[in-house]
Amino acid sequence: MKIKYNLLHKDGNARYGTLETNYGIYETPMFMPVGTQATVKTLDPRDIKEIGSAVILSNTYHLWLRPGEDIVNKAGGLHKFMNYDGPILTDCGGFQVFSLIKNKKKDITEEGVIFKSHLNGERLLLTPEKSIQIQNKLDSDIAMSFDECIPYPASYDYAKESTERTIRWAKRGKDVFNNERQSLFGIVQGGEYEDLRYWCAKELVKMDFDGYSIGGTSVGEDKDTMYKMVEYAIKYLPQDKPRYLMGVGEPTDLFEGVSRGVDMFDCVLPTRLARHGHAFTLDGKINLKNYKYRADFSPVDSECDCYCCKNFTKAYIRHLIIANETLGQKLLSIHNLRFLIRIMENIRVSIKNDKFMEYKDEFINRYKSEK
RNA sequence: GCGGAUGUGGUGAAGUGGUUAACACAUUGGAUUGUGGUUCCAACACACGUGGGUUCGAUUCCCACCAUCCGUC
Repeated sequence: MKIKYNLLHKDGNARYGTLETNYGIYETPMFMPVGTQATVKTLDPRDIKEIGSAVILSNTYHLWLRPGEDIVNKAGGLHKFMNYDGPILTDCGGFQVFSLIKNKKKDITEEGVIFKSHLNGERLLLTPEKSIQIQNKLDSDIAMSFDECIPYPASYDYAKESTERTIRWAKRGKDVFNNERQSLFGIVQGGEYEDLRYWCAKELVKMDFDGYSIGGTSVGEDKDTMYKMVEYAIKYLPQDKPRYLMGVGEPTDLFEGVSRGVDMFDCVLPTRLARHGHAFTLDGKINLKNYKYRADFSPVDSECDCYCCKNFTKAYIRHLIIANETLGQKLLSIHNLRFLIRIMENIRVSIKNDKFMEYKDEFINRYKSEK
């Protein structure tokens, strides 16, 4: 089935709703953990369920190169391959490919993008059609259109040229799309320019996607610019479809996104920070590697209900991280993901009670206070 | 006992007769936003075995001693 979004309540621009998927109905706004290579690094499906996660991400580019979409298809699709029975969204691979190109003018063509594999240096071409066909085979629940993530800063002329191409690519991808059980999202680009965001959103909406995402953010721009990009794009998106802000996941950004009408977020930050020894807490981010935690036998976050915080101490986690033991990475990944997912749970309750802005202010004031 | 080799920060390891003695690891702090899990940046360090000698000047050259390692009786 195609996913179905139900808008159930609004508090300002913040939206509370549900997302009906092949694998159950989930509430939004939601945070989606990233599992690029068909695994949320260090976690298994039981861990993912336990932290209250719904949708997880995987990546077209990585699975295309290894093990190859045909292998995954033969396994019975991504869910069976990785033994995950929740919804999966696949990113189109554009973001990864664009980080590998050498010469923007030469390697980005109307047909697609030429780049070198990070695995063996092989020259490859990824096109909008190819990206969609791979995703069709992976059989994720939500596929993403192939887009160009415009770097920041970008000139108006370049942003315009690139956005026009992204729109053409979206159409081409949609034309070859062929999987009844899968949904397809369009990606709004346009850089920091309001008219381009508007125009891109309008063109994509005409094509009638199952959902819309806002791309080209968190690429080095300052926060105010990022929030503006979101505002510019979201204004023109339909109320009855989900909005997904790609790559955004700092706790405060989740609040800023929700307050502007975003329903879905994903980010590598919680798991990457975890692997490097950092943890989210209500008082800000902490670095467990710091000397001062060597004999601190309190939990990472005493107000957290996750497996890590209920059973282990800072001193122990610090030891594991410094000793490069994978259990440390795993426990902090569990905590950081649970932290964001719990924020989203609280946000949903606050929206339903028309108290979102109060919760937002309370959270942000405290989070920043000890940073 | 005899012969040989080596002694440079917590560890490993460059190097020089002359202003602030590399570098790496470790340690400490920071970074990280549609993931290249082992990444990047920065800081720190009572370091030239001990005692003499040569020299304007010695970590560097010479002697003795000490320590460690190897070989040998």
